[in-house]
This record gives sequence, C-alpha cells and structure tokens, in this order.
Amino acid sequence: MGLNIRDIAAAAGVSPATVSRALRGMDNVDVSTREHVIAVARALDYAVSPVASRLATGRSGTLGIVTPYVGGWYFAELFAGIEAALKPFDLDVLIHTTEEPTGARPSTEAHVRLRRRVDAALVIGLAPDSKEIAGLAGLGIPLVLIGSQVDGVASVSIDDRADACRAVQHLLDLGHRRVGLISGRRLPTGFVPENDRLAGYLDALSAAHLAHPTSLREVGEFTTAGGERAMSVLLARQPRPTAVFCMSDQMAYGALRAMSRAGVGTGTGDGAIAVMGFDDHELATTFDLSTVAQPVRAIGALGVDLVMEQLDGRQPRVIVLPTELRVRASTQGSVTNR
Amino acid sequence: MGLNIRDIAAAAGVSPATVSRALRGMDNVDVSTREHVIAVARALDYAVSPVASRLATGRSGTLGIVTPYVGGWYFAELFAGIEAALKPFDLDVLIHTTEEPTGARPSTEAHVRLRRRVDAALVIGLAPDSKEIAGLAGLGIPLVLIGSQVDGVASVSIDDRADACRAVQHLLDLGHRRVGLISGRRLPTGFVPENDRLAGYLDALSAAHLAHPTSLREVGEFTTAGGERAMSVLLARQPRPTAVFCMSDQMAYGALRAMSRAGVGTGTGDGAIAVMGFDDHELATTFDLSTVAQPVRAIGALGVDLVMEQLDGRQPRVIVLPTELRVRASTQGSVTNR
DNA sequence: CTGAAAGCGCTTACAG
DNA sequence: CTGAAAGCGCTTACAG
Repeated sequence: MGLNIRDIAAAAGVSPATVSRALRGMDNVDVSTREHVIAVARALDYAVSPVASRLATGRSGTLGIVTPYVGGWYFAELFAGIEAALKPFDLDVLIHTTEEPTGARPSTEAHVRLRRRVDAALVIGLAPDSKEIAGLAGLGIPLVLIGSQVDGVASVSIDDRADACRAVQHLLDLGHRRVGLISGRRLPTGFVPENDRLAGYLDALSAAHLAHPTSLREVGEFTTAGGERAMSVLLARQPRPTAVFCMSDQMAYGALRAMSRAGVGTGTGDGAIAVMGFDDHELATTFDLSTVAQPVRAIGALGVDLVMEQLDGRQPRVIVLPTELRVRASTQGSVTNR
Repeated sequence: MGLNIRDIAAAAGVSPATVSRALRGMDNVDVSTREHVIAVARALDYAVSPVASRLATGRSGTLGIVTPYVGGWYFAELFAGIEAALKPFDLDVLIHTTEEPTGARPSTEAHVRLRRRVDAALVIGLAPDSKEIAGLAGLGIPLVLIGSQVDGVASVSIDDRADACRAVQHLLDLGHRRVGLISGRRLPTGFVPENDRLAGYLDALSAAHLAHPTSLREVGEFTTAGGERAMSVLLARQPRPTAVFCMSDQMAYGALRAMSRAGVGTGTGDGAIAVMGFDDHELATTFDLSTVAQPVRAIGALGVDLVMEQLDGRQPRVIVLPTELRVRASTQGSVTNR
C-alpha cells in the first residue's frame, strides 16, 4: 500500500540504488542479487511510483494525443489502433481535444497542456499552418502528424486529394457529368483531409473539363443526419446531380436515406443517383455503398511506430498509405429505390 | 523551456513557497504579491511540473478508466461524455483495457497498472464478482462502476434487465410468440449488461408462459457482420422466429441486411420478421429500427460527477437511468423487403 | 557489482 | 503574509 524503495532495500538487505537497478533489469547487478530483490519486491507487493521515476528521470512516460474531437467512428478506430500498438510499451496516453463543445470557454492550448507532461505527441488532422502545430513544435518533443504533412515532421496519412480524385473519376468513368459533393464542414476548414478531398474532387472535374458550380455542393457535418439534409437539398436543385461524392460513409448513409425517402433510385438506373462514400466504414457493405477504403487502425498503429522510432533517436519518417476503391451497388448496381 | 519554481522565485524576488502559493491562488498571500508573481510567471512562460506537484502532494491528478475494450460505438460515446464532463477539472485520464487482443500475452492487471497512478477510477461493464473489481476495490480509491452494481460502490447504469424485458414485451404485445435473440457473446459473459439483457428476455417470455428454446438464440459478437450471420442462422431454423430481439442496434443492422438478402420483410407483414434493437445508435432512424434508447453520453458524464463527489468526500451514490422505447417500422411497419 | 549522496521540482507544516 | 527546511520516492553519476 505505501511501501517505497527503501522498504524493499531494507527487506532485501541491499541499498535503494541496487533495488532500483534490479527492478529495472539493468545488467550491472549480480544475477543472484537481482533475483533476490525481485522476489522480495513481489512478496511485498511493491509497485514503483511512476511519478517519482518521472521526476527523477525527466521522462514522463506519456504520449500525448491532440485531436480536434473525441467520439465518432474515425477517432474510435484510430484510438483502437493506437492503444493496441502501445500495449507493449508501457506508455500512458494523455488526450487533449482542441475543439470546444459549443458554448464552452476556450480551454488551455494544446502545447501548454502537454508541456512537461508528455514525451511525444500524436497530432490528428491539424492544419500544417495552424497555431496549434506551431505551439506543439515549440515543445521540442517528437511529433507525429496524422492526416497532414509538414516538412521535417513525421506523419502518416493517406493521399486524400488523389484518393478523392480517384473516387470522383470512378463516377466520371460511369458517364456522370454532374457530380455533387457532400462535405463535412463549410470549406476550407482547419481539418486538413477535408480540404484535400475538396481539391481532389475539383481536380477530377477540371481534368474532364466539367463545370463545378458550388450549387452542387452541400455541407453534411460528417453525420448521417447531416448527410440526409444535404442530399435533400441537392435533390431539390435543378438540374440535379446524377452522382454525389460524400466525404464520409456516414454522410453517404444519410444521403441514401434521403433518396430512398424521395423515391430516388441508387446506382445506374434511370433517374437514379450514384453515391460514393469515403472510409469503408463497417456498415458500407450493409448499405452496398461504393467507397474509398482507408486503413484507419493501421494509421493509428503506424503513428505509434513513428513515435517510438523518434524516441529511439531515429529520424522522422513520412508514411503515405494507399487506399482502395471498393465498388458496390450504390454506383454500379441498378437497385431501384434501394 | 526548463524554468523551475526557483527561477520564478528569483525573478519575482520572493521565495519558492510564495510562488507555489500564489500560482495556486491560495488566499494566504498578499494580493499584490500574488499578482506580481503571476505576472512574472506568465512573462517567463512558466508552467509548473505536474510530476513534481504530484510527488509532493501524493495526488496523481489522474482518473483511471478501466474498460473491456476500446473502439466501437458504445465506448466512443461514453468516452466523449466523460471527456466533456472532465473539461472543467484539469484531470488527466488513464485508460486501461482489460481485454487482450487475441493472441497477446496477458498484460498487467488493472489494479497493478492503476496503483499510484490514479486518484479514482471509472470501471466499465465489469462483473461485480470479477477479480478485476476485487483488485480495484483493494486500491482504496473512489470507484465508479458503469453498467454494473456492487453494494457500497457508486455506479451509474440503466436497468438492462427491465429494459430488455420491455423490448421483448413490445414484441409480445404485437402478437409474436416465437421471439428470437441475438446476443453479443456466448452467454453468460464477463460483460454484465449482456447477461442482464438475457435475463430480461427470459423474464418477458416466461411471464407470457412461452417457451424459450436455445435454438432461438444466436451470437452476433456485437458487430453488424456478426448480426448478419446470426440472423442467417435463425432464418434457417424451423420454425423460424417471427420476431428477433438484438442486444445492440449494430447487430440489428446486420440482421436486417440478412433478411433483405433473403427476401424476408420487416415489421408486421406476412412472413415478415419484427426486429428490435438496443441502444438507439445514430443510424437507428436510418434503418427504421425499433429500439431501446439509452443515454450513453449522459452516463459517462454522470460517472464523472460521481467521481468528483467522492473526491470531495461525499458518499458513493447509485444512479439508474431510465431508457425509452422507440417504436419504428422494423416492428410496427409493413415494409416488404425493406 | 554495490552504495552514499545529490538531485529531480514541487508542497507544506513550522516558525516568525 | 512570508520564508527556510524537510520531504515526496525515485534515479544516476561518482567512487570504490
């Protein structure tokens, strides 16, 4: 309950220094001494005080995670990947959310909160030029960006722009000429992948010399309900889009729902609208939704790898993961009214 | 970057003790002294070392969260509620997952991991008689259980048994006599709410003097894919259930998908199967799924309240939240093949 | 291989 | 209201 290293030292008949060395498995301890100390420590159910070690060593044993929000599919997946990858390392995690619940007073800045608390930080989706990134860089600890890139900083991401372009290209290949867009927020935002996906959408249309009026774009808030609202608006536009690219699968589900309610078919049928998502969320197959599959858990795990590498003194690396186009009935099929 | 309290003391022309008092807003400091110290600290961009304070005070400033797993809708919602409620308190969070990724060697036990690291713990879904709970109780810190109850320990949960019973009762009220069940794991499990929901299912059937053969039950692993598999099996049974209660909405989505594939209608139509979920997940309306709505974010926030209460020296409280039956087309409607 | 001692950066009785 | 001093529980050169 309240044993400290001196108690163990006394019980084992050695000095606290030796206990410290033995318990951490250092090799400059006689084997028999080490085993004896370990046995005594276990018998007494001793646990070192992480706080004391941290103060003594100057290492916090903690990884900071800076994220715009918590909750939602993407974060949950990412975090699951991070947690799993962290298991072998006995590192604690400290999560800092940058986005305020609406109406809340602004809380501590990320770098102030993390200072002296973390040995490294995983930074999710923040813009390269944001002041958060600048502040964090000033901390002088290893940083790993997820979903954005900055020169000289480690990062793991997908190529949102190219991937979105490919998704829209798929719709163009099917013959569509009026391709709508359902984005998360009103663009541009502080969330990088979203801006990049917009750029990719525009790339594809421009390359095909197609118009891309803003009347084809609606905001879906990254929620299913928002996607439903957005699609309802698009359905009322004249002329209607014949295909819609949604920046997330969850918004696409809502879009499909709006179409179903309006009696509008999905895929290639007459008067139908082809719907394309992004993520390959676990329900994409259930909705028969064509989408771009991104390996979110792997991204989280790789982020941890890059952190550990830098903590080991290696150079920051940049990883860009490939995605995969998954074509399903929402673009290819001829399901009438789902 | 590396300033400590003595640097500030020197710069402000006072002692470290006074700096400490001033910065923490203690009232036994002259107002002008305090303001001066605060100004100097700010000018020098000083941040106290949490680790040093923790060692000196014996308080970790950290809340432990013990959970069987991370990821998935329930945990993400709960965690979002916890995070939001924690914002005003400057408490760090330390997450410990008890369930191993399959194949991993067992990691440290929860109470060993949390010992000396947290001031209190929020424990999610663990069985009252589990050894984890026993170990955590031995830590002598305030505990708040989420989703289970133990005498003398604070907790916040819903009444899973009664709520499941009500859900099944709804199906019985519609005239169903063969009501199937899709559970998460093979029951009984270490996850309390699940066992309670089974009990509630049996309660309703027993009260109506109906048989409840195990052939009406299948395991859906709490995933959409699992729910789809489970329903496929149930569809092949003779006689088929005419209604199915799923322990989570996500499994219900899979079940609906399996029915749609098999050409089986939903709701009250001829040869149709009524499907009932549990959660009121964000897509439940999209699927027109009848379900039991539980306020997951509120549960997380209340868990934090109960923690703070105990940290303030108040007695542990037990909170049981009401749920709400949401009837939609999956039980009442007559949608043929969705 | 082992130990005595200093130090990590705070907080808190205690004395004034 | 303020300060000197001890202490929180470790780790780590340094010396042997």
